[in-house]
Amino acid sequence: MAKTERGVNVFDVARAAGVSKSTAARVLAGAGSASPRAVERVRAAAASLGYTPNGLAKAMVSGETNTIGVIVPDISSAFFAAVVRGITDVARTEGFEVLLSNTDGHAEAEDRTLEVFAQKRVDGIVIAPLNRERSAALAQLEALGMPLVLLDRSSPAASGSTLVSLDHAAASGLAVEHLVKLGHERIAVLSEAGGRLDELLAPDVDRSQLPPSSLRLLGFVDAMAEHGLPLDRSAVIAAGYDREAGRAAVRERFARDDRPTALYCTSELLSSGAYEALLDLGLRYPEDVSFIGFDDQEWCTLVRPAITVVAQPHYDLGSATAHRLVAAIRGPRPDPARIALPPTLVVRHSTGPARAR
Amino acid sequence: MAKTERGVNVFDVARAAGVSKSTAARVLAGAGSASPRAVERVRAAAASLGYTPNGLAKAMVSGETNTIGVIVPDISSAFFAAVVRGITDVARTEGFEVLLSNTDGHAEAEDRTLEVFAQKRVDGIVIAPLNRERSAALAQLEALGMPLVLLDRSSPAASGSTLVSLDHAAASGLAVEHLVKLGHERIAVLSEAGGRLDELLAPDVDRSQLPPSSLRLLGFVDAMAEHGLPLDRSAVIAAGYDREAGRAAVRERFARDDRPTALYCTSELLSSGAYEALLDLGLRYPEDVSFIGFDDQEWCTLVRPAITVVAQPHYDLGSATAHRLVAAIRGPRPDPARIALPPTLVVRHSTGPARAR
DNA sequence: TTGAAAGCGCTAACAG
DNA sequence: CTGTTAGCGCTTTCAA
Repeated sequence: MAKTERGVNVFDVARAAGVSKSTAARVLAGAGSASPRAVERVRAAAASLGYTPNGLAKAMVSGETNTIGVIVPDISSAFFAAVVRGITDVARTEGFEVLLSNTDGHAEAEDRTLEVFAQKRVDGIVIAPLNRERSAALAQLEALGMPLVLLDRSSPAASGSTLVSLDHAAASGLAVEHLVKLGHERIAVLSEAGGRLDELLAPDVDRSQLPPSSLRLLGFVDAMAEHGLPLDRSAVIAAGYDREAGRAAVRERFARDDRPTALYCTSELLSSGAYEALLDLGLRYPEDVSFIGFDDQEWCTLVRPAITVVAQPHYDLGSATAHRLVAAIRGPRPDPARIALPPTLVVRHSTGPARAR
Repeated sequence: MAKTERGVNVFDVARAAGVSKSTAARVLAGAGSASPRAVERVRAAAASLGYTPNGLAKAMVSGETNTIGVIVPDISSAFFAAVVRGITDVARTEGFEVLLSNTDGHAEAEDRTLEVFAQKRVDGIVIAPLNRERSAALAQLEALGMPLVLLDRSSPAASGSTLVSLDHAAASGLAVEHLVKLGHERIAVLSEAGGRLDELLAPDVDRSQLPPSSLRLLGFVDAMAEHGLPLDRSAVIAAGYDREAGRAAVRERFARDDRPTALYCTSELLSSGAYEALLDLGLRYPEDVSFIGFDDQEWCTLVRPAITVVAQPHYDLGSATAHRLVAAIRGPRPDPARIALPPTLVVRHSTGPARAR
């Protein structure tokens, strides 16, 4: 409220009702006992005075703000917008409000937000953390006992907290399986992590600390192996993290003569870029190339033929995250867990049988 | 913070630094004077103890929470996701955090949120209000002096607050002008308000209280008149508020023989539905019908031919709203204003010259 | 420059 | 059942 007016408080209500402050407080809080008459008078006084309890004062004594903080890279991305919706919905039914913050991938913004949330005494935090080695702010918060749930990606700084994410590897498994069943053997992957394939394949990598893009790529590699298919390095296409980069990379690769018969894209942005490349090249799908996009975006249902995609359970990701956080806030500190939600394959018309070239 | 640990407070810091509570408070707040030596000791103590100021206590005495509340129908819609991004960005640079809430069109949820935000003592509220006659909660908040800014649509309950919205009428003007220049005369509109055209055309309607859908439709009607074109009632297509409704309505209308040569859609959802209808009907665009979508969505750039659209300045809508709110919070109560941001016409390839039939 | 003390609005004992 | 009394952690006079 603006600091203009003083606002009416319990004492004002008590006076108007002709009872003591504590009696008024008791009926207002609905706790403790009070005579029917007192209850009625206090209620009436509160109503006529337009009393609005001061949550700050309440929070100060109870130690609970009934607020959770949510930190994402960018709420305007379709993915996070949907996930946050899931979070806010369960937060509401569980009695929490949500404080939202975007980091845009800036460590500084993430740290600052963590600090502000701590000062605001949120009851818990959901964070889609930046991918970095050290995050003192995050580690400290966890050490202090702040309930935390990691969203979509892990963080070495919060290894004691639960991670809720998509089963990234399974997503790639679904795509590969589908293509293999259609008879494809020369399958290309478009991945942001494409350029780091060798590092990722090193024997000592700890997969639990890898970002989504890497996990999806490794999932692809594993799936190919499971199906007994050779990994053609020229079929793993590396691209930066945006639509234009995906477009350029695919255009370059698919313009060559030894073009693969199928393409699987490992992220939403890369999918649309790759699709544009197909258009640029005048390649027909599924005839010339079978195409699998990542994430069921609106455009996938509007282009013709419609696009086959690996869909993520956005909303569920959010609700599972929030449920987990609420449990952590209410109960004793839970053991860290890794909850990986299953992706779904939505078969439409951009994938078809492999044909002899 | 979890109510587990007591947390260190100013007093703890003061003791560790060997000064009084008020001296410590002064240096921590950076206000008032203190000897260099005291400053140093307090700072050191705070750092080593891991002191995190309690924002609740601070807010209680200052009366400012540095938090604003944002209430939208659905954060997972591309429109609001982008607008909220704009809001959070300026909120951050101005030193505010944002509390987010979805109403899903439920009055009950809106009222409840307003109440909770008031209890949490947010400094101001941005609300995309529900379209209803009375909203006691909103009216009361405004009367109490809560800084308020209406987003995208007006509310009779908050007539004293500023409204920041798209210039809905101008959006339709842009579309009509473009089509007229291409020689179209038989232009169809797809509108959620289509069924209420007569009411809207009544002489006594107060346009300032109309929802976006109605304003866009009236903007279309006015623009047609300005260009001296007759309003063909069979060319105003009414549809419910979702993609499927738009699809069905357009399919029905464009299957008839007297089909218009152009179609202008007045909302994002209706646009994709209408587009599907064109596909269903096997109509080619722009040859068979020129098509203008509302809101520059991703699919509009991925289908071929790409879609000409009336684009809304999502982000700017958000940032303008937030700036306005911050001004209202900081300064004296500003006069209510109506800020209508201009739409833009993005010409692509779904519109072409009208041809004789 | 520094300390003591009085609240901000509410909850939670603890006596009557 | 009801009133009195302490705080929660911080800012802010007001003296010293």
